[in-house]
Amino acid sequence: MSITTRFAPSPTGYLHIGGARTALFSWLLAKNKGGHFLLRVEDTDRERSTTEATDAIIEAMAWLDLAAEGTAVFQSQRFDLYNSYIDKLLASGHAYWCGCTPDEVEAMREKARAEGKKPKYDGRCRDLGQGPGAGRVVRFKGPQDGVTAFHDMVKGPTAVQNAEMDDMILRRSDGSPTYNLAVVVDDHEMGVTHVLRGDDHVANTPRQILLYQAFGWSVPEFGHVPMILGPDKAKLSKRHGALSVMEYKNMGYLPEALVNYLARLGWSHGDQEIFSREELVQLFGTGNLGNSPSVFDIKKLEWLNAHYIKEAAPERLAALLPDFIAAAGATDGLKLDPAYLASIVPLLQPRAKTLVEMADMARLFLVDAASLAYDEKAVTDQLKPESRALLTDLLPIYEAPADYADHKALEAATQAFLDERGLKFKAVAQPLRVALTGKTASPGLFETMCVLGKAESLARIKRALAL
RNA sequence: GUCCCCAUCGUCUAGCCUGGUCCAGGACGACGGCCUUUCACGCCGUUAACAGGGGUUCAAAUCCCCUUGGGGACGCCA
Repeated sequence: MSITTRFAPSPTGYLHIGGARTALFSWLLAKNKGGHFLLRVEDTDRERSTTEATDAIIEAMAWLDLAAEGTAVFQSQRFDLYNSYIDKLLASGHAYWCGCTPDEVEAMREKARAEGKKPKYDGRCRDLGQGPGAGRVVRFKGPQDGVTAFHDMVKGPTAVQNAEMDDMILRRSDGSPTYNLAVVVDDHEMGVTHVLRGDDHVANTPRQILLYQAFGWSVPEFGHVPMILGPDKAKLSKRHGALSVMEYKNMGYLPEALVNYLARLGWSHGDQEIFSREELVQLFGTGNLGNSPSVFDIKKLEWLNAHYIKEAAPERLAALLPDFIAAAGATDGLKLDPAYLASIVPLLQPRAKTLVEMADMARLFLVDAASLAYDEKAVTDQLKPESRALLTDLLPIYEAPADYADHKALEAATQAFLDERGLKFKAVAQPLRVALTGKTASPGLFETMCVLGKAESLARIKRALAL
């Protein structure tokens, strides 16, 4: 039997790390079973929901390659549907009209709290048999004793005393449906068989099960994933840094790195750390989900990102790079030809942890000799008279080849020159590096020369000698 | 306050269900070394945990109880 899962964010902000992980797990669960993954936008709160947020969430899911099937369901467009189901509950005696004002209900809660009890609505309108009216809401007539139990896919057997739950509101006084009602109606209508969601929804699950039972519908499987914490072990929030998935994109993380990281945060498969998308789909199961909260560790994400940067095709990275180069500064006069960028990338892949870093390192390749920035200290330390003399003598060696296609040949020629003079490689390495790159740290000398090309390399050495 | 959940290295986790193979394994980080033309990469090594206390048992990280600590939920938000 095929399964159906869904991701149901409320569009009140961007897709954050926690939501992305929930979406990923739901997507993975569906794909692992060859099932369906749907998207539902929970925008019943018209005050806080925005279309910008909806678009941003869909964009982020697309970036992570977690696209849902078909078109998204918007709860704001289904109020008639929800109301028709509320009417059914009213008709079957599972719901009733309540005229208590918010203030009155708050007073009941205060009273319960004062008595050391759980704050809840006291059910005084339950059996009044009231009809609709201004300011009235519809409440669920839940069982007042007994237990509602279910088997959580991640937490195992779970049970809640029905007395713990008060009669939740199904329909607000303005006629709009509330979360629990809408979720149950939609999950049923959409054919959702497996609900994987954040831990903060555990308390809603028994309420929703009660609704399924009142409707006479079959209850889906539920699973609650523990939350993601910040380094201080408090719920991950903005003060811990970036929360939005797209901020990670802007910080130069690759989507597969974020996906791999998120997958391993709360889920495991033995000792394996690196997972391709295919492996994730094949191996994922709720049985391997942990049941304690996990701390978000940017260092490990960085490590995974460095790994995926090393593995990525240079052309792909080269295509991504211009945006990061532009974000770092003016691009006037920079050499941004795709093929040229793709030739630089392999030198940077083992060195960059993010695309932001890569863009920064790439900069010295993008300018011409005349506008290359030379680090002052590097010049005074490395371009001393004897080094300059050496570089001057080396010039003819580098003039010789028709073009720079083979970095090994350049290296061999350099080595031969040094052997002849009885010098060590170290004698030229740093001076040459500073002459070519303006810095004391760079990719390999001869690889760099090959990427820069003969004319540019020579121009740089000459300019350095004239400094 | 009431109810619920959680608890292995600094962090992510394996092991726990089906006690012995665990003086607890892997990974990130940190530290040290090797490699080396710099910086990285890579490789090698070191560091570091069963929250505490009681049981049960020949034997407990694994089962039970209590304590402590952490988290969550209690809305005409989702």
